Amino acid sequence: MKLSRQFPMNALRVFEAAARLLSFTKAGEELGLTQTAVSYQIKLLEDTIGEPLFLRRPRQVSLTDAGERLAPKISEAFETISDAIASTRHQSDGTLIIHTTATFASRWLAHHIGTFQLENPQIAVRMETSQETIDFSKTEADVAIRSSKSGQWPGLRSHFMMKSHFTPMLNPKLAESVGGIREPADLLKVRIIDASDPWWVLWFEAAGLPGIDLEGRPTSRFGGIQAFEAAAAIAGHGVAILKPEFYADDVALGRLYQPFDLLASDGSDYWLAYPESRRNAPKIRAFREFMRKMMPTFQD
Amino acid sequence: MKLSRQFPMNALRVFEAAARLLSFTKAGEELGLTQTAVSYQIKLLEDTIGEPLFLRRPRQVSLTDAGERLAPKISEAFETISDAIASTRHQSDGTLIIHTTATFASRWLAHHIGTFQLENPQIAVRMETSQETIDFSKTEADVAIRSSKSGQWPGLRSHFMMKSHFTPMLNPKLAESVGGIREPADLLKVRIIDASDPWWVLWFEAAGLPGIDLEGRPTSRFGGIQAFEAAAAIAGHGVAILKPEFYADDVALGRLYQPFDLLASDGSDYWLAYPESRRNAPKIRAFREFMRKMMPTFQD
DNA sequence: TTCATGGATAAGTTCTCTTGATCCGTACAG
DNA sequence: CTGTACGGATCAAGAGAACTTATCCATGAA
Repeated sequence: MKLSRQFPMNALRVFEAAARLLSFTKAGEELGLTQTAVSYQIKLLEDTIGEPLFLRRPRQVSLTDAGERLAPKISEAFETISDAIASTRHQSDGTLIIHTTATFASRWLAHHIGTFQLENPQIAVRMETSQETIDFSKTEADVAIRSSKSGQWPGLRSHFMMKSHFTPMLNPKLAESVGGIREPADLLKVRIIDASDPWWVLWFEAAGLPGIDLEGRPTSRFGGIQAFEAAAAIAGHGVAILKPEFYADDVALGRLYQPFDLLASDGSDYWLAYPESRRNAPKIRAFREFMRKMMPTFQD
Repeated sequence: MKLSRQFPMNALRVFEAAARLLSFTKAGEELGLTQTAVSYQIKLLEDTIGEPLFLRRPRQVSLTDAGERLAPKISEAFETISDAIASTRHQSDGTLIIHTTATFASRWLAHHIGTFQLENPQIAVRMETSQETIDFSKTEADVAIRSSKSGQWPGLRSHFMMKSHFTPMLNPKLAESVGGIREPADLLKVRIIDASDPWWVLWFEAAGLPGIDLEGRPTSRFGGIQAFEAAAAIAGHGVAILKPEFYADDVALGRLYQPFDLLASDGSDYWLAYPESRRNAPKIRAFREFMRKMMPTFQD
């Protein structure tokens, strides 16, 4: 059975307005309905309650005892409801939930999000990190930052942010200790941090040394989590293959050294994504603008 | 524009159930809808609020922060509403508003309504008297007692209660003072209380004295309000033409004397009427049963 | 692996609700 | 006291919302 049959919610809403204004016509105007519609809805409500709520006097309706009793409570309830909805909307507008990779979070977002906060003091930011691509219908998130080849997901709008290229990096002291790294092959003099990382193969190929076998060489494994590999490299445990954009600071501080300009890529890029349907939510709009400003390669 | 468009009330109702049960399917069962319908309504609500309210996890949905915040307020509002409606229904059920003629009220109802109250202690009775036939859509009333020839009104259900017949009555002492009233013509020896009352002509006709001219005779006028005429007759001011059913008490007490058994009628009868649509309201049903019991001539 | 559970989706159907036209009764102005 | 404006009721017709049926998909359990 239809819900409206059991409990005519809309009729209640109409009643509330009519009781407040003591006029069906005015209530109609307020709600964007015709007088006919109001009359119909009121009758519907009276039928389901089983009590007349209005006395139809010429040129004016007035409430019956029953209507008089009902009206204030209904008004109160509607106030509760609209307050609740408004505050839900408002509060949710006030928190931006960003899902991102751990690396992007620690290497880029952590450094720049302060600017966003400064510019949008009314928006709280919650950052969540995860390796897998999240599903917006299953995870609570407003935007996601992901690396992916196409950056196209059904139902999502996405913006290209930056190329995901990489190059070897190591502690400058470690480089010195092996007499400097002058050509790619010199890298093999030091421990390869996570030789199982597929990026190595790609980079050596780009460097003109295809088919290099890193298997069996001294290595350390970190499960492909770049932030850990970087930390190891900074500590001088070996050479890691990293995204230079993320480690410019460490290079500047002399904690990391990038021996070659050569960058390789696996074709994946960094994308910002969010549900198409929410593209106009203020907080999402604000974050998009922020990214556009902070990241030269950001694209609409 | 449709109201449901601006503010999906029904969707809120569905949301309330879904949030409480944390299941679209169960909510559907509770509301008598399919799971599909629930899914549809929730999506509708999410679209208008602009925030996802549920996380769709396999085999279970859960509330988002926004949903979590919204749910208790909505529940509260609905509780307010249903309480309000229930109490309106209940309280209105608890008061029976009877519109009646002054005469019927004072002469019959006043004597019997106590029994009704005793049998229906939960129903308060409010009596209103008026000479005109009331319009249930313009006047607050549950039932009306009226004298009328046909007893048929559009939209109303009506029950025949009693014939509206009448006969002359006077104070027994007054009758003695003129040597007794033995035949109709003897009535002319005393003052006629409200000779303008058309009932007199009818009664004299029935008594075999048609065309009697009461004009110019001593009289007292009370605007056709029987209760006043009766009071005057009891006080010994003259002879009034009254409904004997209403004055049985006064006859028994010796305050009034009915000289003839002959009753005349103008064709009007007493009817109980109420809106057809409300025939099953408990209080109306109770009053109908009461009348059936107390008034031998009452008809369904 | 298969089954059961719970939700999403698509397409079709029902029927609520809205609209627009018209009528009626009263109040108020002239 | 008459004409006009106001406010509501009623009716028929049509739009579109709400709901259903059928089907699919993903996951957790057996």
